[in-house]
Amino acid sequence: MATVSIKEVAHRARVSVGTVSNVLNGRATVAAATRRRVLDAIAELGYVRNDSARQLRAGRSRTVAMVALDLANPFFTDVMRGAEIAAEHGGVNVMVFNSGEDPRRERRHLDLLSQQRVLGVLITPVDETHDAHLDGLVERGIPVVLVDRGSSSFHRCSVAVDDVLGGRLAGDHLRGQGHHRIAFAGGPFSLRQVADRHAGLTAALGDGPPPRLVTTSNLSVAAGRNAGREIADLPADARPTAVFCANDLIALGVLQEMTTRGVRVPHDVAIVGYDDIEFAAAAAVPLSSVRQPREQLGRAAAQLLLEEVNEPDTHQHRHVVFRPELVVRRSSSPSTRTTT
Amino acid sequence: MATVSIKEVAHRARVSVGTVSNVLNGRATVAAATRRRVLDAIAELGYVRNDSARQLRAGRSRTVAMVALDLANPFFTDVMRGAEIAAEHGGVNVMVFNSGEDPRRERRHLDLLSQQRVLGVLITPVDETHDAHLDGLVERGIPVVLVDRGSSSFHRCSVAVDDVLGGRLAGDHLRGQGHHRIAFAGGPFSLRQVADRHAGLTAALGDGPPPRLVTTSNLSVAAGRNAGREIADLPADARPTAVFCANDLIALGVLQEMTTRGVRVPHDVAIVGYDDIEFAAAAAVPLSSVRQPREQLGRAAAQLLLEEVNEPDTHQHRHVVFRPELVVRRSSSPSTRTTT
DNA sequence: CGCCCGAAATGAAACGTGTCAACCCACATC
DNA sequence: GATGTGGGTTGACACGTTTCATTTCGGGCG
Repeated sequence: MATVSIKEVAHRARVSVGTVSNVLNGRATVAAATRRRVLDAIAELGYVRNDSARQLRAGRSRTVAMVALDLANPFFTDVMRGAEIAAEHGGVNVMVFNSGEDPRRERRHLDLLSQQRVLGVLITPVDETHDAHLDGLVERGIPVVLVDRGSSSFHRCSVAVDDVLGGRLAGDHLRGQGHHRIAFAGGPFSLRQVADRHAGLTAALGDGPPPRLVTTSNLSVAAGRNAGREIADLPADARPTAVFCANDLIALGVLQEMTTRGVRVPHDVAIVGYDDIEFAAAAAVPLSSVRQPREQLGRAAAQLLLEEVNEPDTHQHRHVVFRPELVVRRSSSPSTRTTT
Repeated sequence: MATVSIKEVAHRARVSVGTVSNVLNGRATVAAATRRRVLDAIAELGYVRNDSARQLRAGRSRTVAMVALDLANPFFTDVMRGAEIAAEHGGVNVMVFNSGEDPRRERRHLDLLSQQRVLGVLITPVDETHDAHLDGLVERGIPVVLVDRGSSSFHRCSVAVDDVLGGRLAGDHLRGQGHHRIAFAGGPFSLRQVADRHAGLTAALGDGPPPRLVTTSNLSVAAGRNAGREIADLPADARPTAVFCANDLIALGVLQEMTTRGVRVPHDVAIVGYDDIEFAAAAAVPLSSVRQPREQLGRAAAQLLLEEVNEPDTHQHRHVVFRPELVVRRSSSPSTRTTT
């Protein structure tokens, strides 16, 4: 109840508040005996520093914030873990906020963060195009790093994965397995990720027939089931022999619907997903998937942010792009044994 | 760059700082014309309130923290969503921290939170028994609500689910399906959840043979695969005809291993999981599972916290226990069609 | 003995708010 | 004209730190 301040510590240790502060901040100018007295007093009183007062004085916090698009998607929790590791390494704390794809929630969080004068913000924004709020932060001296978004802006750093390449990897693989009728399942195409992955697939197919499009309204498992139903209902001779999904959640839905309807995977239809979340390898038919370096993504984002925080003057904004990697499992390769 | 304070706003609007503060806090005593001038000045200068100063003055933050055990587990993100909804409703912000089952990380987060004088803490602690740090928070006037932990302590509220009942539901169901040789897969038993679920199953089996134990070292998919291998390798006449898993992740691992080894689910072996995470319904053989009211859990926790925050004097600590519910899908019932 | 030096400790100022008693002033009342 | 009245506004203080110029003090040196 009784909140104890530095003043009471000073009184109990029979020193001035300045000295207590010096002890707390590890300055050299305090004698060993005095330091001892102060530390004892702190322990006896159960004193805890008041962060608000520190921040007020310092003008800035020691914490960065991460605003995630959807923490229910395992992809983002992995990115988060990477960011936490890097931030921890740099001696700053991370607090996480979840926008849940709701622009108003995102807006509320950002307002709070600028009031808190956080050190910086990692964000996967809900709406990629309309980011006036982010510019507002930057104007107030709060660096922003975009995560999993190619940045159109030069006001900030960004980290992303080359999704066109990812689509191409999937396409090359499926062609190499002898597939010609290939479908793409995913949506909406307003998401850059979806459009890029589709473009990569199309490019890989070259002068062959373009992929059949099975559009979904979002990237959930339920949407994948709908897509799977649509595909399974096609007459066998028109049905694609392979499906590349914009996302592992979609792929899981497609897979489930195939199994339910007696379409064998990979014998009748091969499936390749995207993200390589943990549940991809754990599916009843282990899922081939284009792996994104999720933790590395988060780590790189946090490092860019720290760099900008520590050297605001010399800092040059950068846009880091990672290369994805195809992981082949049984869903697209009959001969493959389970490998995890 | 130039951080603008309430003083400059006051100067520009030709009023005193007190008046600006009154406008900001919506007091009635300020004339319409004056309010207008102040608001204009705020807009022109791009003024943003300094939260540190407000907190310092108020002595307390307007934010609660949630410290999750493992955000990579979909269970916790669902709980989080529930808590966010309730907190939002009560007009407080939520920030999320992830301990990742690391006691040191948890400790660091809690230290930070007490320095920040947060309004309250929702936490699923790493170690249920050793919670001196939590008592420390409570002593400093920061209410703590335990999530998904039956509380042994009377110093705080808690919300949990009746896991013994959950185990019993699963056991009754499997017996009703005519199973007699039933196994329990999960561990470690030091987790109350695991022990309770096992106890419920055992109780449901009554005077029949007790469940065969397949112990795992943790609750991940990989651990489930090991358990599944162990079960599949048993001679068919000794093999259990049903497996109740401590967790959906375990269940997914068991399921995968069964399918790989040609053991048909549910024909040869029935499976029931626990939690009913989204991926349970999406498994290639949709998984029966004991559903916990995850969002409701989070909501209740946040409500208890708000109650304690708003009425510290009259507040009585409570321990809310929810009833789980069995969701039957194909993995334990051959006749069931997929229902989501 | 006087002087100076450096190490150690001090105390006041400042950070940006919210609060609240005091004040101002126009107007109504007697 | 003196006295209220009450809506609007003010200004000083307090919150808990950190910082830094200043003070104190013991002792070495000339």
